[in-house]
Formats: sequence, structure tokens, C-alpha cells
Amino acid sequence: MNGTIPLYKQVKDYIRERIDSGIWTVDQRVPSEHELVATLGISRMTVNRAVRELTDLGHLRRVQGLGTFVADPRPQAELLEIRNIAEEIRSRGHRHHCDVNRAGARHADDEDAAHLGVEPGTEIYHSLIVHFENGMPVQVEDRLVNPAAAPDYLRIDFSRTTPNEYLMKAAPLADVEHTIDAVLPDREKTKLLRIPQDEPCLLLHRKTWSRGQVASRAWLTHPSSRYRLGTRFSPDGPARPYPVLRTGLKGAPVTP
Amino acid sequence: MNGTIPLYKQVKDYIRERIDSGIWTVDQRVPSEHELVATLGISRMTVNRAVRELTDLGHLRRVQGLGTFVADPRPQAELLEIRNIAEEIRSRGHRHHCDVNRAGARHADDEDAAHLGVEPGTEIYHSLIVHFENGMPVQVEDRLVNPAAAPDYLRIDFSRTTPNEYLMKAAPLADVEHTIDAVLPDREKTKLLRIPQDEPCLLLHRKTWSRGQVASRAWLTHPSSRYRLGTRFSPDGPARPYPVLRTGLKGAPVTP
DNA sequence: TGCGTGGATTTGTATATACAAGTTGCGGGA
DNA sequence: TCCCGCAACTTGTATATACAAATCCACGCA
Repeated sequence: MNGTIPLYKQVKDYIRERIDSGIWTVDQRVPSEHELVATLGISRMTVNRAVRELTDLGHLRRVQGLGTFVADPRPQAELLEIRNIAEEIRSRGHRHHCDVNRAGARHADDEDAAHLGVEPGTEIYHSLIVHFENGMPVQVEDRLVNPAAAPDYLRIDFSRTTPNEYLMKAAPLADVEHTIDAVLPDREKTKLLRIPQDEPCLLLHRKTWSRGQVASRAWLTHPSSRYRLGTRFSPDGPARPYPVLRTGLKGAPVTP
Repeated sequence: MNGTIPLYKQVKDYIRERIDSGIWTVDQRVPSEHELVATLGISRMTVNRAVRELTDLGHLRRVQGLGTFVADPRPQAELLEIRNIAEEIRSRGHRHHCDVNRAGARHADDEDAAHLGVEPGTEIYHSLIVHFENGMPVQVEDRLVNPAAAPDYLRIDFSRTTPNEYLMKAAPLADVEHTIDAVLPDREKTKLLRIPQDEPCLLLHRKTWSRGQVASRAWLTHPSSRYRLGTRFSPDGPARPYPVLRTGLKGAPVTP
């Protein structure tokens, strides 16, 4: 625990490491300040600062008189609602199901290779899934997956686990990039979505990295008549008002 | 300074109040911990906690050995890039200009009134401006303004100050809501944007509140061929990875 | 049995103290 | 005059201590 790094920061790293590696799991009680003082041989105020800052950052949850616990990372889901469409739909009290139109392996052509950052000819996975909300198609999920990041991808039962859910578990998220476009989808997608050819769609493009490599790339096409994106913030906390991305069914208020 | 509110929080409020009200301006030096200790009659550790937390939140900037200063709120602009299209275009090294197609007052019809939360018949302001990047139209800005929030709106020279810029100054921002849609614009907008009728557009809808009332509502239409939205984040900081919304010219990388 | 009370534990806040480390400016010496 | 070094001030970190407040549990009493 020595070095030039401040003690309280070393304690923060110590705790984060145990959370990130899964040694301490969600809702599990973490050692009390007193115990950490005894274990690490430092003062309580130093432990307190470390734990307090991690609490402010949302990694821990504290209850006076009870103890400190690993925070539910569900707040992450606020952004990830974009990813986990099944959960999002169910959270609105609606029914979700999906059709798997394609799911298989193929050898990467030059375009695939560029997308995933692999050598052309490498075997990659590809899936094309349509998601339904109350029987209405709301998203075409066209996805490339890097087998190096998620070797079991094709063994997933997508009717029970969405690709997002699986990838979140299989490939610890390091980085995500979204771009949002307005497009007129091609004929295949209009048929899958059961919309007229001239209906504009929101195209969400997601690129995720894990362990230094591209894990997956997804093109999510939403009919604009049934879907939209929204952000909202009230700048009372941080001076930098990071917006929270949310998705919402059209017509339903975007803000909770 | 008494009451049930923790001391360190009272100190935070004390400082924030002086920043928000403009008593302490950007880059101005704020009292040292020692001075605050003397002024407020509390211990340095308590002052330190308050100032440190405000620094973490981005309200203050500290330099060891030098002092504490009011932080430049420009980081807010990361999100506001969506708002201030002129600055965004210039930051790409491109030329911005705009055509003011309409700018005037009118009596609110029922729809206007609902949008701005005013009584029907109230006088409101309306503007329709086209923004150009290197001579190419990239945004139609259709805007309603609540005169109660920005009485001087119509006196602005929009070729020098964008509506956003003015509103930011005139009406301190309390709340913002965005929704994003994909649409096929009407004939007037396709003409203004010089695009074919069947080109899908991203429609950004902004609603801002100030001092408890709706200040402005804007509909920003971007041709999808020339514009897109993007977000990116690397979750190393907070457990809740707030994305930063950015806009970008199509073709240019969205990430800096 | 059921209820309340008090003790043990845990987090929350506040203080005094100490030393480290970075910045500025002044003054003295070459 | 120029430059070096030191003093003064500032923030950054670490500790020991104290009491308040919330929670839980076990014990004892009716």
C-alpha cells in the first residue's frame, strides 16, 4: 500500500478492484470502516474519504447504522436502456419478443474486418434480430460480433437473452460509441419492420470495445413513428450537466 | 450558519450562491481555506471538504500553492454544442452564416400556448432561421420564445448572435429536454435546406425552462446526409457513465 | 407471548493538528 | 543587474478524537 499515490486513492482502487473483479458482488456488504482500518492499518478518516467518494461516484451505497454495500449498477442501465431493449420494453409494462432472422458465422470480408478491427478471412459472428413491443416491430438489430470477445455468442438462446445482455456479461465493457442517423431503410428492413418504404427511421450505430479490441458493432433501426430518443437534465448537481440518454416509445413522455 | 443542515453543506451552499449570483466571477480567486476558516468560524477540514466537493463537481478549480478559483463553465459547452451551432461550426474551422427567414411577434394560438405554457392570445416571438456551414444549409431552426423570459429577443442581430447564445444569457438555464426524431421534412424545409423531398432528417426538439417557466422551444431540422449525432464515453470515472452529447458533420469523426 | 428498552455496531459530521508539496515574491549575494 | 534561495502562503494528505444519528438484536419485563 506504499508509494507516491495518496493513501485514500489506494483504498479506492483496492475497493474498486474487488468490485470490478466480482470478489464483492452487488448488494454484498463490504467491510465496515472499522474493519478496513484494522485490515489496512490506516486511519478511519482516510478510509471514510475513500468510501465516501466511491459512494458519490455511485459504486457503493451506505446506510447509517447498517453498513456499506456494493451499489446496484442498474443506474448504468439508464444509458444501457438503449442496449437492452427487452428490459426497456418490459419496464414499460409491455410484452417483448423477438424473431431471429439470421444467426451464424462467416468469414470476414474487407468491410467486416474493418468494422471489427480483425484480419479479413477471420471467422466472425453475425445476427439479424427483430424486436417486438406488444407484437409491433420496433427495432431491427443487425450485429457483428468478434468471436475473440464473445466465443459463445452463437450458443445463446436469443428468445431468452438479448445479444446485449449476453455481451455485457461476456465482454466487460470498456468503451462505447454511438452515432445517430436518420435514414430511409432498405427494402429488407421495411419488410421486417412492416413499414412503408418512405418512413424515416432512426439508425443507432453502436460500437463497443472490451479488453482493447472491438467486441461488437450493431446497427439498430427504429421506425420513427414508433420510437424516439430523448435526453434531459436539470443542472443542479455537477457544473457539467451530463445528459442521460433515454429511449422512449413514441407518444409516451420521454421524461419519467 | 446553524440548523440541521451539515456545516460542510452550508459552506457549499454559501460558495455556490456567490458563484451563481455572480458575486464571484469566472477565474476570480475565492477566499483561501484559511480565510474561510476565519470568516465562517469553522475548522479547516470542514472548509476543505466543502471546497473539495465543489471542485469535484466542477464548480471550482484549485491549484496547490496558488489558490482556488471559480471554474470556467465552458465544459458545459460540451453539451451545448447542440445549441450553439455557430460556435460548433467555427470550431471545425468552417464558415458559418445564417438566413433569417422570419422573426416577429404574434398572438399565441392554442398550439403555441400549449408549447410555451402561456395563455392563448399572449404575444409570443417566433423565428425561422437557416444555418449554413461553408455555404451549405445544415440546420433549420424553428423557434418559439416566451417574451416573459427573453423580452429583447426581437432586437437581436441574429447574424452576429445566435438565438441560443442570446437565450443562454438572457434566461439562466434551469432545465433542458431534448427529443430526437427521424422525419421527412415538409416542402418548405426541403426548399430551405435544398434537399430532395425524400431525404430523411434528424429533428432535434429542444425545450428549455428558466425561472420556473418555459423559456423557449426549438425544432432543429438537420439533413441526415450532412449531419449526425454521436455520444461516446469511457466508463472509468463514475459508475453511471453519463454520455456527452455531441454533434458532428457527417463524414468527420464524431469522437475528437 | 409480546413489547419496549438499552447496548453494540455502523455511518455521518466536526475539529485540532501535522507535515508534504507547489507557487509566488522578496531580498541578498555575486 | 541578475540569479539563487528562502520565507510566506496555499492546497493536499493523513491522523486521532469526539460526538451524533440510525439500525439491529438480544435481553428483560409485563
